[in-house]
Amino acid sequence: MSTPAPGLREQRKARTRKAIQEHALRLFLADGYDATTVERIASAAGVSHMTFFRYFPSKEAVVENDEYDPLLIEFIRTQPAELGPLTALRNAVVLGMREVYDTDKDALLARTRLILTTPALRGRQWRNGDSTQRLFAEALATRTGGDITFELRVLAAAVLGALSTALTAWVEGDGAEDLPSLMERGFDVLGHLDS
Amino acid sequence: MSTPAPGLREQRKARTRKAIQEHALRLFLADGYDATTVERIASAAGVSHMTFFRYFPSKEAVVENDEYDPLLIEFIRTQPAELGPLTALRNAVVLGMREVYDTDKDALLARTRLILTTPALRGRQWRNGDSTQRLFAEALATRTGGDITFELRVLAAAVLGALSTALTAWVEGDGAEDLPSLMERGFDVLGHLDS
DNA sequence: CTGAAATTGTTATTGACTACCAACTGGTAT
DNA sequence: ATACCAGTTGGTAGTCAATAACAATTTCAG
Repeated sequence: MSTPAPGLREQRKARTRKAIQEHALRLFLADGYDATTVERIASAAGVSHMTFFRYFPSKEAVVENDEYDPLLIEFIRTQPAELGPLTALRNAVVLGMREVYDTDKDALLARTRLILTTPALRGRQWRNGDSTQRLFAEALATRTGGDITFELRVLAAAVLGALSTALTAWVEGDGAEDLPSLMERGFDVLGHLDS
Repeated sequence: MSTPAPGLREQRKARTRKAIQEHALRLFLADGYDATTVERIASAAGVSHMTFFRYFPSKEAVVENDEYDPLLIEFIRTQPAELGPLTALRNAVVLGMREVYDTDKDALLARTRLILTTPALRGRQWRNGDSTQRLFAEALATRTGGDITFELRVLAAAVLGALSTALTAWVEGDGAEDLPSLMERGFDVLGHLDS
């Protein structure tokens, strides 16, 4: 179902999609986000601007990466039920991030820097954070068979705040520090917010 | 300096600015954000669309409200130094919010609902949250004469997450619950994130 | 091989936003 | 009062993101 028979059609579509995304990233990093027009990206990828918008709903969307969320959700669900929600979330995040980080570090740094330094993309990212918060709260709730409570939503939002702070600090330090460690530090802070 | 001699010119400018903002809000609430063009707002306010952009950098910006931040910063700074940062922030936020809430509740609800239900505005709001986080961290740091640390930044981000969750829940309940109380509940959750 | 469906390109349109220039208005010096 | 100057405004034209309509092309199924 996730792979609906890889006919010639699907292969071409996948190739086109990847081409658009790669050329877009390359041009954004080279010339800047605002200075790169959709028309330019499309022609670099060998398609028309109409086709661009058939593959991505907006210019901003081409930078997004939805791969992480499903992986994280799975990690959250499989955490032992006796763990508290913060610990479960911490384990899942560190687990997932370590994997991405070790294989994709440079690309992740470039992409994150691009997002954080481009106002339009920063807004978009946070807008996604909103749905990520919902996903986190939901995963935490189903893990213990409970409902999504106000408390879980606040926890998910706080964790996202900590994670985005870690990402920001990581980029500010030009990727010199270990990102998963920064995130663990963020979780540590959340665990001692009693003063 | 904040009032550069109220000559006729300044008065006119202030009046024009307010007229644009009020007509914009009215039209947004009546017809929806996307269905309202800048041209329409401008003509309703009796100016050209060029003048609109001379007063506001974008269509989104006309919905913003920068009044709260300086007030909050002041409240944070004047909290007793012996309080922990979370408590200081809590007191300041509840103090400031109570004041706004008791005088502007209906307008606040309408405006917040508009922002939360309009994707473009939601993104914008979070983009501001980024600078608000910096302001919070800075205010907390100067309060005790210290530097802006990673810990303070995480704390500020977590608080903003809790506050936005409270706002969201408040709008979801159509303003039936007491917003400051919801925010206090959010702070309570943050104070017990040890599990 | 032929027809149905999906994919794409061309063209045109809307709307946010900017640049440029000409007209006007409030404040100021004479 | 007059004339001058700076700040404010509007009109026009332009760019760019995003959408719609239609025609041409290509893939797949029978």
